[in-house]
Amino acid sequence: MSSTSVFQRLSEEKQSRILNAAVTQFAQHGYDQTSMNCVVREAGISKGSLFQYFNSKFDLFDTVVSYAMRLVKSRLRDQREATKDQPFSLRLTRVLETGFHFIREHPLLSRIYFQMLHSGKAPYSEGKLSGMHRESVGFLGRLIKEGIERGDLRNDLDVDKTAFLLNSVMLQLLHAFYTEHIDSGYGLYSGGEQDIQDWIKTAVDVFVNGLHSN
Amino acid sequence: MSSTSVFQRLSEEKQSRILNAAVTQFAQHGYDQTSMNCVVREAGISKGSLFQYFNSKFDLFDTVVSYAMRLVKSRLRDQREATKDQPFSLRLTRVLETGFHFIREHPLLSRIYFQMLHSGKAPYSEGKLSGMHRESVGFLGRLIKEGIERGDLRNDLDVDKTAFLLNSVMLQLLHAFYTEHIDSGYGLYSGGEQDIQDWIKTAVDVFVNGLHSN
DNA sequence: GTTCCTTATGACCACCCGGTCATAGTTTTC
DNA sequence: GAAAACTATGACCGGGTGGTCATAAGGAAC
Repeated sequence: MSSTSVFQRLSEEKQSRILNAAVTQFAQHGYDQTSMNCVVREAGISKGSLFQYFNSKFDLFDTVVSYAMRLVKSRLRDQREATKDQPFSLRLTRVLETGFHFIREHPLLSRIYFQMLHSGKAPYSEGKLSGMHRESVGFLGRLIKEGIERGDLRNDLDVDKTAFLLNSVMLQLLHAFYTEHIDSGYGLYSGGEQDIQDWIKTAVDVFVNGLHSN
Repeated sequence: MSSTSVFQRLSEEKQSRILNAAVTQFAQHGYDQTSMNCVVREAGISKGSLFQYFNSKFDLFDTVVSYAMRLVKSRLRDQREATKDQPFSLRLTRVLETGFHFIREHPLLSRIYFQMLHSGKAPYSEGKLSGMHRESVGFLGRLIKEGIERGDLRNDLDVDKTAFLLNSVMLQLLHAFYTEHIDSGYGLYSGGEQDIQDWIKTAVDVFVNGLHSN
């Protein structure tokens, strides 16, 4: 039997109790500092059981992350489809909105995602992290490419580099939205709907129109 | 006698041997995963001695970080002075260059700095991390403000928000320069002088001129 | 040479970790 | 209801942690 089949045979309620405990701990303490003992305590099961469901700490973490990734990807895909024929600036606005809303709905999963991207390589390999980052940049790259083809955007843009820059800003805005010290008082952290809209408007405006006068 | 005075009375050579060992370990493994036992082994001293020089693991880390911060701050201050009367786009170019060069000269210190900014709050408090971030954004904010006053930049810009956006991109570019998985194959990681110049040119162009056509 | 002060040392402490396994309990099968 | 298969449990393991402390070594003063 595979490593998770015992787990999958559990009742829905017990599965989500365990997963929620893991998500909470990983989000709160990070991978390294999360203790399997704490997960076990919070989930209300015994240590032996947890290691029957998951081969290792990493296995548990990977399960959680895979779930989160599936969620966010499907959300963005829907997003892109829904705005297929809109101008670039609107599509970018919608992408940012989608990001903020996802974080508001799934703050713990988001926290885990950012921890992974940023905190060294643990526990994932460089290769896997690169892949995730490339997916993210690639998504924006396609938006830009389509914007150029439609004539919305300058045709002398380096698509890849520009997508990378856009992605940087997006990541940092989203990060600041739920991390107090990244926001540092600039009004994003736990901001209301209006704060978010203001930030999106500014970001899109700066990117589309640039900083130069006239 | 204060906690570090014993350390300061050591020979220059021994001091830097210990500091270098600490920097190497913290940069390589992060704060949590760095073991005082390893620092001691690498520095070639006994454990008891290390705890006579520094009260705790955090004390050692803080000493290292303070040193790094002093270095980077003075570098940027010099930078700003030297380009006081130049147009915004040139100043921004120079700031980015300074960043890249600092990282190339002090890769380990840079790694520690980014680890701190990104990886949760450990070991610093939110307050201290916020302060560091605000300093960084504030620096760019002053550049933007002077650019507006000089007529280089649009006068309808929200200085704080724009500085935040600029800082996001700068951080991510610098981060990608020495972190393979952030670069993900976009040509910055361990890039040569020409790659760096290309990226700076693109980033400054996108920010100053925007993405829109015409 | 003895006293005194500063520095160096590594065995040692309590604690916590991820992971195991013999045992006990529960459910299914016939 | 007995046998077999599956699931739950927590004491236990080896190992590593940050930090301590009794002891030893070195050097200056007289």
